[in-house]
Amino acid sequence: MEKNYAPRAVEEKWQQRWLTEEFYQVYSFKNDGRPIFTIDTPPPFTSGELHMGHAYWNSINDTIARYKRMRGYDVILPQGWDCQGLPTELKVQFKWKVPRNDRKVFREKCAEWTANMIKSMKGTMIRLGYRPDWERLEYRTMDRSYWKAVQGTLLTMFKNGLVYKKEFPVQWCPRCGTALAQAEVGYVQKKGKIYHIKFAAADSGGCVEVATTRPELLNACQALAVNPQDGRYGALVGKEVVVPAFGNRVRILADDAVDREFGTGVVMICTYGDEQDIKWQQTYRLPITRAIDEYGRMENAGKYTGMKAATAREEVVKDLQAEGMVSKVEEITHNVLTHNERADCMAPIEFLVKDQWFIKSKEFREMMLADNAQMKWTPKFMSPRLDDWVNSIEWDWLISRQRVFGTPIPFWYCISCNEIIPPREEDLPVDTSESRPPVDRCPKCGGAEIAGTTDVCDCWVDSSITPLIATGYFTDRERFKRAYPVDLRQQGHDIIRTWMYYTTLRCHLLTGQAPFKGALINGHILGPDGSRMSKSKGNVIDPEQGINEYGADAIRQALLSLTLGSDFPFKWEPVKYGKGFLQKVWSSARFVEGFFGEKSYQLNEGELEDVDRWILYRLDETVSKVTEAMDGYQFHIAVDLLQRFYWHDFCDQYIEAAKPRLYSPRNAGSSMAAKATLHKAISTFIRLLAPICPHITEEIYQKVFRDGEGAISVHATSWPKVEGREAADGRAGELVVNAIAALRAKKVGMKAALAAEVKLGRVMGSEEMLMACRKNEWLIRQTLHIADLEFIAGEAGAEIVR
RNA sequence: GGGCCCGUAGUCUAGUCUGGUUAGGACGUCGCCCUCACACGGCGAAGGUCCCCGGUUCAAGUCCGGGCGGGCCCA
Repeated sequence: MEKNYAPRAVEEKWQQRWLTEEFYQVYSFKNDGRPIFTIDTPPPFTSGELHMGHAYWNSINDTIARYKRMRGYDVILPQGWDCQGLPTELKVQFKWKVPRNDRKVFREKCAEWTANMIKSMKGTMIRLGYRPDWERLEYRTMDRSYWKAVQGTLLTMFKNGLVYKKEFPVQWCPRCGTALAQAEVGYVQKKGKIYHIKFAAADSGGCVEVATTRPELLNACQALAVNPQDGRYGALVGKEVVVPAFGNRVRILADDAVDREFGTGVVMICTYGDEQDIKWQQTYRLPITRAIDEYGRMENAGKYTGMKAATAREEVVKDLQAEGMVSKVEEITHNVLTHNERADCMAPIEFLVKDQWFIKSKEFREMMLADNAQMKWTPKFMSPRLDDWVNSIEWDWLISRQRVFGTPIPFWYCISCNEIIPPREEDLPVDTSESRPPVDRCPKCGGAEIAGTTDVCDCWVDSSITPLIATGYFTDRERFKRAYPVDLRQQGHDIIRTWMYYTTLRCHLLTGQAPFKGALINGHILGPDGSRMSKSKGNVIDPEQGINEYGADAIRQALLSLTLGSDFPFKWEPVKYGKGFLQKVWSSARFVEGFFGEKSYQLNEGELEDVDRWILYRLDETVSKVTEAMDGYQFHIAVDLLQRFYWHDFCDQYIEAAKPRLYSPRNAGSSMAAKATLHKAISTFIRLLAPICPHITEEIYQKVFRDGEGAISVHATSWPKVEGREAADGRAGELVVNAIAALRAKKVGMKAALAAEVKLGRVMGSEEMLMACRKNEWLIRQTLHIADLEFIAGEAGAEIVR
């Protein structure tokens, strides 16, 4: 063994060997009848870069998988890729200059782009030591087989009345040119202006002032509203006013939802200015005027038609000011609904009426709450986030996207009667934008004009079936029966409202049963400055950089020492410490290995000395506590326990105290007992550390233990069992070790080299302690190179006399 | 504005559910030591109003109430 541990060479060696056929048996899902443990994670979007956040959750689920394998489970650890997204289309369109109009070519180019991105991300995953069952359980949402699965489930859901097409006001991103789901939009604080605009009363000389941030929507103004409790406006309810600039007359309504404190207390109700407008339109059956088109330009707006909304706003205000209809303009900070999930777009969204596809979701509120109640969350406090989201759902799930690179929505429809025409099961996958429908005429009205949907599915339609993919729902129903629901869903807290929600909904509707037994929720790794990592801020930490410098095991150790669920600014210090620990493990194994003459050692309880019984008790205690921590996914506790045990008890105390028995043994039995104890401790310890630091433990296993133990890999060995050693067994050894530590501190304090001979040592302590020390006097003297020892009853302490 | 969660030394964290000796550990910092596995090491030291204020109790980091600060989600 080399003096210095070289993580890079060792890690790369094992990463490559783990990918060979010989080692595949360790990582394959065998379906051999043992209990199955399934881990499902949201497939990462194929951006091409594996960031520290990915590295974090890869470390978590790889560690769980390795642990569960050692516990005897037949582990299903798939790795998927969420291929289809707007960012890819934009890259191919603008970086590769491929036009979208030839859908076939455009798709091929997107697929090519995506394959490159996957290659890069997969490379980093492998360099982290991440080892899912690539061979059989890797999936890509852009593959035809995946399309078939997605479309098959949509067909089933359609037959069950859960999929429908409808004209509906949808949240539309004018910049990206597509509809968005509720989960893809959010409120962002922006600075803007609020305009106080006068509406003249229709039949008297008075006027009413309305405060609005969107005067360009005046053409779609269908009514004004005041709060019925608002004394200022009671007399106006039911009266008509004239819409400035456009001249049409609208009524004044009274509605509780009007905020009396906002603006003037009078609001204008436009066709789909915001979510409240949609509710009011439906409640009061107001007329609909399309005000904005797909590109964010004005429609039905007289001379403003064709202008961008922002331009129209300025023009309208200018014209109104000329007429003296604007009484006040104020700067305000308000919340604007923007496209902010999975995209850096951040454009304000508009509500447009479009033909769109939906999956029924809001009626399953009770089902979702019940499913959540059964799920075991780690940490527990994350659970209410799903409830909160379920309780706030107001629209059904909008699944259609007006894009090209995605799973086609597999339905045709009749142009004359709008009847939906599904594909035949055996024809899947289908691309409805180019292939023929299964019928020539509409089965309902006999119409001959049948159109295929050109929309594709949103990304969650693809990725909300991953528990079904993992458990073999589409390919192996026997496996599915045993593996579903999956044991663990591991994901970040930011996507509870999206992935967790959609996946639970979809899988339950398809299988009749919630998909997850447990959920493990991790926080975010932030930039060192405490804010979200982003290229524009320049605070991105590249996992490859850390792997090169400190090794994957060091990074894994550092990431796993964080508490689950909280966000953390990334710091290098714990990674450096992790590397230091690996060196410690390495040096100690190297040192001890030099004394091993046998392939294996049998512990002979009768020959054990006090210090042996102490370290074996501590080892057993560590096994017990680490097992408990791993079972509860408390990795930070496990890491802490392992580091403390190994570094401070095993290396600092036990190995030091074992040296005399190795260098200058009094008898063969004592030496043998020490070697057997060292052998057992290291062998057990590297197995405990193996799930967290898979590379160094493998290297040590192969070099020191494989010949004696026989398993192909440390990752193929079984998890250490608790032996039930009693604290009392280790008591005497602990007292001896404490005495040695106290004497050593004194010696170091005198600036004496540890190997320097000193005349006299004094140990003060309880009768129990002195008894233990007298019994182990030889060991204490030899360890510290002390000629004589005195034992004095009294308060614990130590002295050295040169 | 509403809901949920978090708040222990510069940093990470144990302990909080099941109240009880001077709040445990680690990183980092500082000092001493190149001691025969390891200077990616050893020994030692400093560093805490357990966010604040009340209450319950013989006793509160731990339970209760109110506040403050931060995060996430929703409006």
